[in-house]
This record gives sequence, C-alpha cells and structure tokens, in this order.
Amino acid sequence: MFFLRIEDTDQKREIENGIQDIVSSLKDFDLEPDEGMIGENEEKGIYGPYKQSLRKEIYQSYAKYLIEQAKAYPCFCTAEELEEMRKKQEDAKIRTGYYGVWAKCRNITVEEAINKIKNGEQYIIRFKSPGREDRKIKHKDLIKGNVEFPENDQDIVIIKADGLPTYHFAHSVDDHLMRTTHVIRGDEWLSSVPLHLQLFQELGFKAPKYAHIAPIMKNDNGNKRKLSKRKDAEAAVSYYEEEGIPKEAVKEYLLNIANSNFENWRRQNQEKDISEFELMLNKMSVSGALFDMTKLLDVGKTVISRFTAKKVYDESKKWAKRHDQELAKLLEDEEYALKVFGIERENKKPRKDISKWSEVKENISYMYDEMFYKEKQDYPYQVINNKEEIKNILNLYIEKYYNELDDKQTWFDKIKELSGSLEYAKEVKEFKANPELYKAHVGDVSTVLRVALTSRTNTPDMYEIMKVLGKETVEKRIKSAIEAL
RNA sequence: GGCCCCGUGGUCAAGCGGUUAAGACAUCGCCCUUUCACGGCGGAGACAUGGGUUCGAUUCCCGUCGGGGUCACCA
Repeated sequence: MFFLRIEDTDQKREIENGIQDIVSSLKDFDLEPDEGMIGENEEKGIYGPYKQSLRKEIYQSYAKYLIEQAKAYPCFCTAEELEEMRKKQEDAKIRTGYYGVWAKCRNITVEEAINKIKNGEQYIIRFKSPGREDRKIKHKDLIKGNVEFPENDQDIVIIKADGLPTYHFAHSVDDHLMRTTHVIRGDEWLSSVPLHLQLFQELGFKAPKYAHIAPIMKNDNGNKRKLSKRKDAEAAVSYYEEEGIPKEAVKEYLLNIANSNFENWRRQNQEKDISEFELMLNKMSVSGALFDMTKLLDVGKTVISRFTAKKVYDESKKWAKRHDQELAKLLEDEEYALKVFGIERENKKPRKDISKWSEVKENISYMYDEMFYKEKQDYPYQVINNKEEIKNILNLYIEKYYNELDDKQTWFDKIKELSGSLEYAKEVKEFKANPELYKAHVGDVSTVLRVALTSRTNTPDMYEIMKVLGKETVEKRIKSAIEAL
C-alpha cells in the first residue's frame, strides 16, 4: 500500500495549495496513493486523518501516556538558556545537546512542574531517553545494510510550544497507528534511526523496517551536493513538464539510477511497461548519483522514438498548448502534422531526433510555410556555391525531372541523372575514387535541393519530406529560391 | 569538531579473494548513407592512498586522504 500523509507540523513552512501541488505532481507521474490525501482537503482510507496538524490530540494523548510512565517530562528551558548551554558545551569541547547532566528539567518534581505551569511559564515536552552513549545499537537497513551507532541519549523535544509534535514523535505515533511496515526515506534520516528505534521501543510499538535512499546529487563547481530546490531548476518536478521531457523518460532515467539492472531488463523487454520491472531495494546504490541531464535526454530520445506519430502529435500538442502558442498553432492541422511526424517513424530503425517536446518546433518548423519563409536567411549552400550553377540545377530539376508521383527509386535515379548531365558524379564512391573527373557528386547536388526546400543542410530523408510538402509547395519553394539568387 | 555513511573510467555502474576489470551515456575513429539522425564495428579511458591478512587482493582488516550526511521547539 502506498499512502500519502501530510507532515505539516511546522506551521512556518506552510505553503498555500501545497497539498494539491503534491497530489498533482505525483499524479503527473502516474503515482496515485492507495490511501491518504488525494486533494487539498480530501482524503481516503480508514487510518486518517492523514494530515498531521489534524492529529494534534492523538500526539498529545501519547505524550501524556509517556509522561505518566515517567518517559517524558515538561521542560521550561528558554531559547536563551539552551543557547548558553550549547556555548558552554562547545567551549568545553563536549557533545552539544540536551542529555545527561545537561538535561536540567529532567528531574523536576511533579509539584514544581505544576507550579511553573500554573504560573504561566512556557514549556515543551521532552522525551526522557533511557539511552547511553557508550552503548552501541545495531540496525539493519534495507539499503545501507548493517550500520552501528551509539545509542541515543538526547532528550529530544516531542511536543513543541505550539502543541504540535516534532517529526520524530509524529513519525513513531503515526507509523504505528497507520500500520506502516516500511519506511523508505532520504538518507539524511539515517542518523536519526537510534532515536526512532528508541521512541518505538518506549512507546511499546513495533518499529517498521527502514530503507534509506541516497539523494540525487549535483556537481557544483567540483563539489557534490544534494540537488537543491532553490538552486537547481531540475529539482522541481514542474521543470520536466515545462521542458516537455516525457514522464516516461523521467521514470526510465530514475529507474536507471535506482537499479542498475534496469538497463539490461529494458533491453530485453523493449515493449513492456516499466511497472513490470521489479524494483529491488537491496539493489539500490548506497551513495548518491550525480544527476546527468545528458543521459536523461538520451533516454528521452529513445522513448520518443518508440512513440507512434499520433502519440508524438498528441503529446507535443498538449505541451505546446501550455508553453508554446506558436507551435500549438502549427499543429492545428492534425492530418498534416501526422504526416510530418510520420517521417522515418514507426519502422525498425526510427529516427531519434527529439528528446523533449520543447525541441519539436525547431525540429519541424521548415515543414510549415509560415515558419519556412520567416526563418529563411542566406542560403548556406555548401560545396556547390556558384549562384548560376545553383539556379541551373534548380531550374533543371523543376522543369525536367520533378514528378511528385515518382517512387523513391525513380526519384533518386532522376537526381543521379541530373547530376550526371552536369558533370557531377552519380555515385559518391566514383567521386572519391576519381575526384578530378567531376565537379562534385550527387550528394552535393542533393544538398542544393535540400537547402532550397528546407533552408537547412541536415534533414531527414528528402524524398519523404517532398512527399509531405506536396507538389505545390515544392515548386513554390524552389521558384522562390531561384528568385532569391 | 563528535558520530555515521560512502570512495571502480568524465557520468551511472557490474564484479565482492585468482577476471584480458562487464555494460550504458558521453567522447574519438571507421563503416552504412544524397545530408543529418539511426544502426554496425573499433579506440582511448578506472579499482583514492599507505600498511597489513593471504600463495594471491579492486574484493577482507586498520590508518590516511577525499566526498556526503547529521548534530533544531525544520522536516
């Protein structure tokens, strides 16, 4: 069972619509909780409420229970006192914290406590740790394996001045009441395990199993650091939606990082849905992987290359409507767009030239007149760059050779013929063998055509492009190219 | 600083006592090809370091160095 509990016990950090954002973001990646929060104020499941701020009385009841058993106590120390204590400890070069002899309020009598409270003194509730720092505790983590720590001996606060619990306390109470068996969390929590285990013990609860995951890191001027929401755009899930990186790609990339055997599995099961892959906690890396955008985009490229033209169309249109109105407008004519996206797609070796939806416009713009004429600058004619010669080639082609009904073989034979008639090699190999016999080769002649028709030197197959463009457009573009010379 | 985790090519990583130390991305070259992309073939490139243990250490132990985490009335 996957449940979504909202840990909102720090009121300072509340964000408007935060819950809805979390729910929606998860849903964008097909993650829907079996129970817990499903909207800003909605939840499902029978272990609720799933929002911790609504469970205040529950935590307080357990805190009272601990106090009754002398396993917790009220603490009246002020922030200043605590600060002073810390300074002393630092100066004396001993461990900082509220423990042992430093735990001033630990042995306060009940009468004393009642009096202080009656006097209106502020207080919080602390856990009375039974631990000893000179004893070791062993923990078997599902990812990190066996780890050994000194026992916890800190009297950490469990109920704050505002009456809400700290994470540690809420964690033990909730995960017991919600019947949690596995806690999978970031490894910044690893060092809290001794405390948490102790809390479960003293509360009389059975502790869950823990799996501590290494965070994804980022290279920051030669230093590794956790991907940060503040500094790194790619740390936010919204970034992938904005860039148009398909969720399938993000998930595949993450799986690559999570389980290194995923790549092999994928190679052997190209058609299967990733949900069929069995993720193994014990195969997860113990140290944090550096985020690699290049690899992500490569995954994206492969993922998109396997999409049908229709899927590519639907997804790019969906993205365009949100982020690129110009593209959205181009894509209005679905029938034409399908032909464009169909070029060299849905075959055994599909093109891999789109890694995210934000690249689509650049990729297909020349297929649209409104973009083609707008973008067109000075023609980057390459090997053949004599204007008269180019004009000649284009004129000949359009007048003598072009027929939109030709099949691919005929189409290319004609280009070869045209090349031959103007002293260009019909085969590249012939040219390479005897370059002195020719002006250039058929590839160079094709480039002239390609540049005139697309104003680019690199494009997919020209035959297919011309088919999609259609007779009228092809003739119009060639004529316009001739005029421009 | 104390405590804890980690350290195989640029990156992600197999291997866990005897291997020519896999693979993927990136990179370079060649082939295919009318260009590009795809695909195929090949190249360069790694066990942080010093001591042990052992017939033999990338694999086990200790130290050093390096990276990361944590030491809140934040989670």
